[in-house]
Parts: sequence; C-alpha cells; structure tokens
Amino acid sequence: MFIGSLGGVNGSEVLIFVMALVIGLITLVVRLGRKGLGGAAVEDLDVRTAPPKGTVTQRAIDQIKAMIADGLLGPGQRLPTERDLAVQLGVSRSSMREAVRALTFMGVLEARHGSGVYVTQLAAGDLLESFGVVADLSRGPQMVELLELRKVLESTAAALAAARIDADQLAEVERHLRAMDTTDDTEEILAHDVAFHRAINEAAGNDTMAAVLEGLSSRTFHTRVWRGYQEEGAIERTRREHARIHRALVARDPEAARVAAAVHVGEVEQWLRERLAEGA
Amino acid sequence: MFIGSLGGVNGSEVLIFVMALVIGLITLVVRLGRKGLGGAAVEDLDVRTAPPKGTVTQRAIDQIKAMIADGLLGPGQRLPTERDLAVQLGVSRSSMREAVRALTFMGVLEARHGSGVYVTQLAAGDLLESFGVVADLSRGPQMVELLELRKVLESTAAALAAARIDADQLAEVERHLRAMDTTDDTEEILAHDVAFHRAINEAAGNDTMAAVLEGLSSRTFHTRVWRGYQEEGAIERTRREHARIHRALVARDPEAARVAAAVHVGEVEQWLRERLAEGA
DNA sequence: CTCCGCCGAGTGATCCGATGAACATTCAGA
DNA sequence: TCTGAATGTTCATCGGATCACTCGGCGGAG
Repeated sequence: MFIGSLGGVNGSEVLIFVMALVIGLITLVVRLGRKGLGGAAVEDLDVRTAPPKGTVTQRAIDQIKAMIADGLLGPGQRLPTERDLAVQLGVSRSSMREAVRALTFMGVLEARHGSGVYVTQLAAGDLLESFGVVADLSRGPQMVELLELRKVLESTAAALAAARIDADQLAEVERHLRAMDTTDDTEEILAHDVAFHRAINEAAGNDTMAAVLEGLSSRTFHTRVWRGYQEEGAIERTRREHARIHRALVARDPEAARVAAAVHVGEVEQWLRERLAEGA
Repeated sequence: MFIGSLGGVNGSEVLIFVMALVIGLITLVVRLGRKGLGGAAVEDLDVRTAPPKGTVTQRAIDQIKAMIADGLLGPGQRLPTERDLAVQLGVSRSSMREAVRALTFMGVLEARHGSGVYVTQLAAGDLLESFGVVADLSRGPQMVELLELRKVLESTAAALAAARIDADQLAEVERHLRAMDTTDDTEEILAHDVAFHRAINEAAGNDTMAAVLEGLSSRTFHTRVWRGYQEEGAIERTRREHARIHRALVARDPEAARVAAAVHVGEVEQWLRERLAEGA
C-alpha cells in the first residue's frame, strides 16, 4: 500500500482522508450524544457515572461489583459477552476487559476461553487467593507484622481445631507430621510443614480464616523466612513444637493448642525480629 | 498533515515507510531471537515463559511481581514506559496495560497520568485496599465467619492498644466515643463507630493488622449487618460496650480490653448467627 | 436407532494503531 | 529572576482485526 502511494498520486489518499474525517465526525457525535443523555434521562445511573470519579475502568469494576452485590448476578451465573457488556456499561471493550481482568484476578469472576465469563462461587478461598501477594512482596518490619498476625490467627485456629477436629482430619495432620519426621530434604519438610498447618486450619471450621492463613503462609514467604531460620538448627525445635500442637489436638485441649501454636509462630517471629535488629 | 500529503509528493511518506519497515524487522528479529534463545541459553527464564502457563497477561503480572520481589524494582521506583515494558516482556501494550491495571488495583503499582508507572511504598494499607471486596460480596454463613475473624483480630488489637496507646490516640478515641453519644443520626453514629474502632486498631501498632481490619469493617458490610441489628434497640448496648472498651484502654488493662472487644463483636456475631438460623 | 467425528457459530485472548488528556520540561519574555 | 506558554513524554481510552478455544448441531458409520 505504501509502495502504491509512493508511485504516484492516486485516490487512496483521498479515501483515507475522507474516512478519517467521517470517523472523527462519528466520534464527535457519539460523544455529544453520550453527554446529552447524561443530562436528564438516566438519573439513577447518572449518580454513578456523572461524577467521573476515577478512571473509566474503575467505574466499570464498581458497576459489576454492584451488580453482584445487588443480586443481579449470582454465583456461577454467566455474564453477557464482553462486547455486549461493554456497550451496556458505555465503555470500550479494552476498558471492559481490564475491568473483567481485575475482577478475575481478585477471584470474583472467571473467564472461560471460548465459553464466556462467569461469576465464581464467591467462596472465601476464591476471593482471598490474591491475598498472597501481600506476603510475597512484604519485607523488613512488615514481615514481622505479618508473623504477628499469623500468630494470632494460627493459635485461634488451633484452639478451634482442638474442639472440632474429626478423625479423618486428625489422620491427615498426623500423616504430614510423620512425613516431616522421616525425611531430611528441606523442600519436602517445607511442603509438609505448610500442609500440616493447612490441615489444622481447615479443621478449625472457618473457611474465611483458613483462606487468610493460606495467603499468609504463601510458599515464597515461608521460603524467604525459613531459609535462614532452619539453618540455625531450628528443625528439631520445629519438630518438637509441631508434636506439641498435635498432642493438644489429640487431647482436645483448645487452650493447650492455642499456646502451642502461638509459641510455634512466636519463635519464628522473635527470631526474625532479632535478625532485623542486627541487620539494621 | 493529510492535506499536506494530498497537495504533492514529499519525503514524509518515504520516511514513514522506512520506519515501518524497520520496526517490522525489529519485531521479527526480536521474536525469532526469543524463540531461538528459549531452546538452550536462558533455561531459568524458560521455565517461566516456554510452557505458556495461563494467559499472557498472567505471565506479565507474575513477571512484574517477580521483578519487585527480587528487588529489581524498589518502592517508589518508576517502571519503564508501557511501550518499553511491553517489548521487554514480549507482550502487546494492551496485555501490558491489563497487567499493570491488575497490579494497580491490588495496590502494588500506581499509574500517574502523563508521568509514568511507579511502584507504591508497598505498605500494608496499599496492598490490602482491595481486601474490602471480600466483605462487600460475602453473604450468609460467610458473614458470620468474617465476624468471627474480626472478633479475633479486633480483640487482639484492643489488647495491644491498651498497652501501647498514647495520649493523642486516646483523645482521638474519646472524640469519636463522645460524638456517638451525642447524636441520634444513624449515619453519623455508623461513621463514628467505624472511626472509633479504626483509631483503636491504629493504636495497636501493627499496620498490617489494622489494614486487614479496615477491609473487614468496610462501610457496605457494616451497613448491611447493622441495619437490622440496630433496629432492635441495640444502640444503647453498643454504647455501653464501647464505653467498656474505652475504660479498659484508660486503665491500660490489655485483658479487659481484649474481653470487652470480643464481647462487642461477639454480640453482633451471635445476633447474625441466630438471624440466619431463623431465615434459613 | 445410536454413537462418533467433523465443522461452523459464538466467544474470549491478543494485538495493533490512533487519538485524547494529564503531567513535566524547556525556553522566551517581562 | 520569575512566570507562563510551547513542547514533549506518557498514560487513558477507543475501536477494529485476527487468532484460539468451546460447544452444539449435523451427517455418516455401525
């Protein structure tokens, strides 16, 4: 096409110019039309859209959220296609996609390629899946705060689990406990350590709390903290502390479980606190 | 410009053509080079890119996250422009934008119009700002779980605050306490109620915990739950419970504060639990 | 009649180019 | 020296095109 236009004067340039002009006019008309509508007709929607608070995408996100919160969209339900939804909300598909992507990332929506966009079950696990980034990206004093937070929740979960755990769940806990005792591979120990706590947290019966703890115990966070911790011969101590938690669960003793879990996480917290004091 | 090119043959078209050609070639070379490198040289990067796990955007998100986690990008630092970053990660600008938007929404990045994209300070508040969605979208049994979680954290925060609160912070708490006692406007009471707890949570000295509680106490959640709760003449009881928490803070009595806060949230939790049992 | 594979419509995923808007920098003039 | 207008850089938004995937219908084989 370029070569053609280089060769000599032809009609294509005129065509392009006219098209650009037309497109410009259309755009102008559309914009004026949109502004015009906002003036009077759609009052109830206007309160949301007229004050252009933030970006267009942000508005789209809020509107979709509102649709779900108001019950217009239930869990598992399918949304209109991106194209239709974009028209419906008055934004372009690109902005629409960004909104959907953001909500997808937060676990509110789920996009199935070739099928459509659906609302998730809105379970705690879905919504808190992205919670892990906090743990992944925190450093320094924030890591201590995270461990303090985890100490509180983990001890509470252990206490609840001591009261509520059933035989199957206890067997699962014991399985990971034994697996940790019978290997020296650091990676394997780490994996079973995480699984050990996860089993307890799930046995506590509060899925929301378990999901938060899941985010707090993200793999990368564990790895970063414990790399140094376990080098100091803390593996044996960790094993003893796990065994103590387990005994409390078997004994159905909530307070013992609470204390044991608090001590377990508190040890790591204290170690990290001291290490930061030195490093600084 | 169009009119100019219509008038006669000039050099600009040649320039444009050459530029387009060059850009095309560069793109081609980059793509071939990437594919070629993936074969052997860059093994460690290859495990991330070669198996196209998930979507392109997801990969972009993970890569940016990795850059921050690895320290290549520090808090407050400016990222390359969208165009450069898109080329660098091998995705289009649209996908790039989606990734940036997702991270912006999570509070990891911040896009300043006309200036660039920056990494936030990565404070707990930034990262947990989107946490409120969980509270906004949960319903039924999940709301009880959220209140249970809040009971644990709020009581812990109250205990910590009793030990650490200073005069200014205590004055702030008292200000909201008095404001609640001297009005009957529901909206105003609600606002000061939230502020009352926020002041205590901030005085606890754990910003991460305060940020999580902030998300758990989102305005819409409060409104939904307390609309019914306060209709049952619970306002007076709420005032008494707040006063008790305040007395514990003044007395620097952590355990009293813990119990008072636990009772305060627990009352709402129990009420909601019963209400759900009836409704179901 | 039932089952299986092919195929086209529908839909999300990705890319591209263009234009507008907000901010930052530079430079001329008072 | 200070101010403000011109200029450049960058994000924000848009609409179109193309690719990849899924699902349901149709026709042929058994």
